[in-house]
Amino acid sequence: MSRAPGYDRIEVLGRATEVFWDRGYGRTSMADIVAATGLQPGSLYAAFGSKKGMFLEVLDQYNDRFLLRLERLSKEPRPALDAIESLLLTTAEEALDDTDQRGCLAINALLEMSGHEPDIAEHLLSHHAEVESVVASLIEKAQDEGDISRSRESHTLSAFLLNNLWGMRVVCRQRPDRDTLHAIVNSVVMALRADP
Amino acid sequence: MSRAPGYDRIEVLGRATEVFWDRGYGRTSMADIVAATGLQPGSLYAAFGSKKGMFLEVLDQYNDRFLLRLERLSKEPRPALDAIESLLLTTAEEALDDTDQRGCLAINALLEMSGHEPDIAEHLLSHHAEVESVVASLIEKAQDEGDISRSRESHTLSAFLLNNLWGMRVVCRQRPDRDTLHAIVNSVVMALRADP
DNA sequence: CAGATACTTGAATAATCATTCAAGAATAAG
DNA sequence: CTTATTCTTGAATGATTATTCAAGTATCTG
Repeated sequence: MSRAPGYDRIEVLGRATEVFWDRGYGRTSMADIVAATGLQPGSLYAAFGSKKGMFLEVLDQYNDRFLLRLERLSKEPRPALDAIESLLLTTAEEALDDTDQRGCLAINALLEMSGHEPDIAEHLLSHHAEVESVVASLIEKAQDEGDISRSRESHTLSAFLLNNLWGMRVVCRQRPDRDTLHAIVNSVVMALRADP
Repeated sequence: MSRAPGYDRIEVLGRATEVFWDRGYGRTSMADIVAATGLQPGSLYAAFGSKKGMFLEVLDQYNDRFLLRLERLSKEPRPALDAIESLLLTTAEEALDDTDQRGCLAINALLEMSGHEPDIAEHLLSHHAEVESVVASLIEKAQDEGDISRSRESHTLSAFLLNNLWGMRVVCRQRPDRDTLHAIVNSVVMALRADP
């Protein structure tokens, strides 16, 4: 009774992600997206409604993937503090591999748009809350395992940990060297381990 | 032999700063700047060459002021670790006062533009190096005063401290509460003080 | 094959943008 | 006052933008 779309929605979003990530939301024109996805404006508007609607979906996909990574990490059998250190080290390595200086799509969007696009701000805020919650439970696990003191609340330490994660995703725009990033990771892990 | 400009350059830059800070570089139109400064396009172009030239000057003024604040802080007679804590607390308070969610002009510019505007990236990079150097010497002072252990290099700790400063300037876009921010400040100061 | 439905195309639209420039106005020097 | 110089004005320019839509095309059902 009808004709099926000739593209895969996930893949189209993936290609759009690359352009938005490279250029930011504002600098990305619909013509860029047409070029990157191979779809014409009409198809894009039929599928996503608007440029912002498309970006919102791109952002959600990006955030879901990060959250999934976090959840997998927290289910690994190894000590939770090791998982935390690995999360920080991976972030450091990503910063070093990021030769195009694209940073983090979500944080780029937060700074570029959240003050002017309430729905974007809302999506980012709720994503942040989910991330905070997973990290807090990871810290509680490390507390159970005796690697982190119980003298500080898990949400306190989670805020501190995430503050450093976001910090690294800013610093990565300045071409930091490996030693600097590892020194940061080291300081954070030591601070978590410290027992005052 | 000629006619003097009818405006004060510093004040014009100040008004332009507000618009760029509110709206970001990309969303700010020359019409916005005309409205904010009261100058016509011709005068603006005669004075600053281009929108980007104007922004570069705005950014330098903003960065110079932050650096000046840092230098004053490091010359105060009180213990250097107190000064560091006060820097962090002030940043936390600024984040709480930032009801318009404007964040930090320099970091906004870093994420919005540095990948696409080499001269902006250059200005930000050299500013960052200056800041890093002042903070490192502040940490050395605290080490001299016995408040921070010498077992870690001042540049290591400076990178860690600044990572948290930039982190707070990201987090402030998410309407954090006072407790969270103070918990972060606390963790950072404790981590600096810790003597492993 | 017929008909209905939905997808695809790409040129057209209307708005917005940074920048230019010619004409007019003010000021300093002589 | 005259003249040279610079500042100011604001409409015009040409480029770029997100979005629309009418026409054409493919696919599924029966």
